[in-house]
Amino acid sequence: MVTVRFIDGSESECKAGTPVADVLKEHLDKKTFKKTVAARVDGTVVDLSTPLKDSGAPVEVEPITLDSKEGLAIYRHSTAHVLAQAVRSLYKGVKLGIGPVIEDGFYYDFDVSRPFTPEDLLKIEKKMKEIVKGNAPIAREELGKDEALRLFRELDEPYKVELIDEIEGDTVSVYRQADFVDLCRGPHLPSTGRIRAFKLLSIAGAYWRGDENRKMLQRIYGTAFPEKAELDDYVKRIEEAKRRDHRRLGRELDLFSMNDDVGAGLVLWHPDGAAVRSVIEEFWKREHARHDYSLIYTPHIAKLDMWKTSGHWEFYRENLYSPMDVEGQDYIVKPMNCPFHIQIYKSRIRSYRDLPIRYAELGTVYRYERSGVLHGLLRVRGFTQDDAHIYLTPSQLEDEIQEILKFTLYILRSFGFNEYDIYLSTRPEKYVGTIENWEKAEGALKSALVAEGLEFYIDPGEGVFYGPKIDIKIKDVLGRAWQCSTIQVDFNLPERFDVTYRDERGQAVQSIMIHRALMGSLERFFGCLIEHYAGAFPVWLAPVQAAVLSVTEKNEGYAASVYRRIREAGFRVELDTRNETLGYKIREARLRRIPYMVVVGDK
RNA sequence: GCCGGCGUAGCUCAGUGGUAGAGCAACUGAUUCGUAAUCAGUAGGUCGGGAGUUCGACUCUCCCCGCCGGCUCCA
Repeated sequence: MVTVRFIDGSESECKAGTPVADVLKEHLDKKTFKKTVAARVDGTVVDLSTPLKDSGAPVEVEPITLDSKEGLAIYRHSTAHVLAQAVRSLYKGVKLGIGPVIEDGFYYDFDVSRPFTPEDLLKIEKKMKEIVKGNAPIAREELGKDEALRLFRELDEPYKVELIDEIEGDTVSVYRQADFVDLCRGPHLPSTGRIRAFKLLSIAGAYWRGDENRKMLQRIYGTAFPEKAELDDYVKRIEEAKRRDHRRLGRELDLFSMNDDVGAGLVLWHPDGAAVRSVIEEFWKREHARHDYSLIYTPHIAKLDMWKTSGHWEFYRENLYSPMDVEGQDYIVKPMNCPFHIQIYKSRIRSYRDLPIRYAELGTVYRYERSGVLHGLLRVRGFTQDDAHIYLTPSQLEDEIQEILKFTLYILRSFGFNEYDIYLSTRPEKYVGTIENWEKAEGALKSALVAEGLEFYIDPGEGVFYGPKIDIKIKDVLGRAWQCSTIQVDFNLPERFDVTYRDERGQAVQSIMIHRALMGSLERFFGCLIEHYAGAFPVWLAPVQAAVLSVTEKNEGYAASVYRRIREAGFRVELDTRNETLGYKIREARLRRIPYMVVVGDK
């Protein structure tokens, strides 16, 4: 007999070899058991069919239900298997890649002779429904690696064979449902019939194992929910998100555009978009002055030699535009502002008494991005960074980083962004500078985050070669995260450009430099703002803050005087005396998301 | 860059080898009106660009540009 202990502390007994499902069925109420998709037995997540073993000690059993993230993931993973089964039965010679669960759904990669079409998706969905209806049990099997290799070689599944080869240990697990078998760690639903609501969403190419040198497979994205209503909600949410898309709102609200004749990834700021930008810039400048930054301006092009000194030509070439010839000298358009700021710093000898020196610039830079990655305002080829470089002594590092972080959060919160993902990236394998400096800088970044009470993820080894960094990402309407703020310590450029200060003894000492951008780029930040507010900017940012609407022609004169008074008071206001009905003017002002309407009429 | 989809009026979209369409927007006129679309009329297109097939191409083929969804990339 096995003693089973449940999470509520109660215990029961069963025969050794009893499936965990039977034990849970007895213990749980009907509703909960119906939602149970797997179990945690002594801390390990297992299938419901797993027999309980007698180990002498009580066995801890906990149900995993669809209400948990884990349970939903299992549910979706099984749906991915059904997808693979359907594809394999419909298309001859298809080879399976991988089919993991992702946020909001799952995907499965296939190697097929012909790419899938939207019609294929319908066909596959239909087949999946049949499979679900067939309600085949999903059974786990443990195989020796040799046996598994033989099985998948026989099935002509080279990708699976490759995966098995890389799995450590002597055995692997496979899951069977009807005539379909897949390599999988599991766990899975007890049977395909448990799947209720699912939908295939899109098709995309994806490199095998994410390596662009390897074969491109066809990926099918889908999602699944325990109830049809939840799936419908999800689809509705996606539709709603599309309505908030900054690209759509940018056109509808006449904020910005891109143009074939100008070129991809280059932004034209229309008057209303430019008005918002101008408010942002004024706010930014005022706040930087208040935080002891000096504002500077630098050129858009510079000699190629300078970019060789900085290392950009060597390490960042694929993002640089080709050199242009200026009287026999090569120049390039700038991808960054840092070298210019360094030149200003170096224009005279600096004393430790001068530090920290903080230079800030709204600097427009140009970077070559591969055409496929361009995305509205969020990924462009020309953009303006709210850049700053701070030069300081090692002893000033910690305080300064804390100040920067405070400043960053203050700015983000001013614009209404209160939720973000924060990443701390630490020393990569290839790095410059000393280990002591790295550790010091990483420690300073970390303690600043802790001091601000912020949650953050550590990206070990993901720092740039020149120094550790903090990145703050804001999510767009479709849940895609976009990096805006970044705070980076740099041990490299001060070395390359010999950036120094004189210490107390008059000795030249290498300065530490910090790069930081609070909004990242004005383009990206604006895109995030549009989506964040769905185009309805708060009054201080709104391109038009108020519209004065006249009811009839008779009121035109008075409406104009009201308009003038509001304008003189310093607001962005518009006068609408067109020959239209009041209802029409109101509708239009609403659609334009103008926060205030001033209706002027006889009453 | 790679895979797939797409590109018709300012916008949203019909149009499957035989003279290019609708709604909204624009313009003109009428209407002078109180909280989400007043009515009528007019104009607007090298059908993304180029080459080819064809008696004839928005429609078929190829190349290029751009957009969309992914992949890769983002020091």
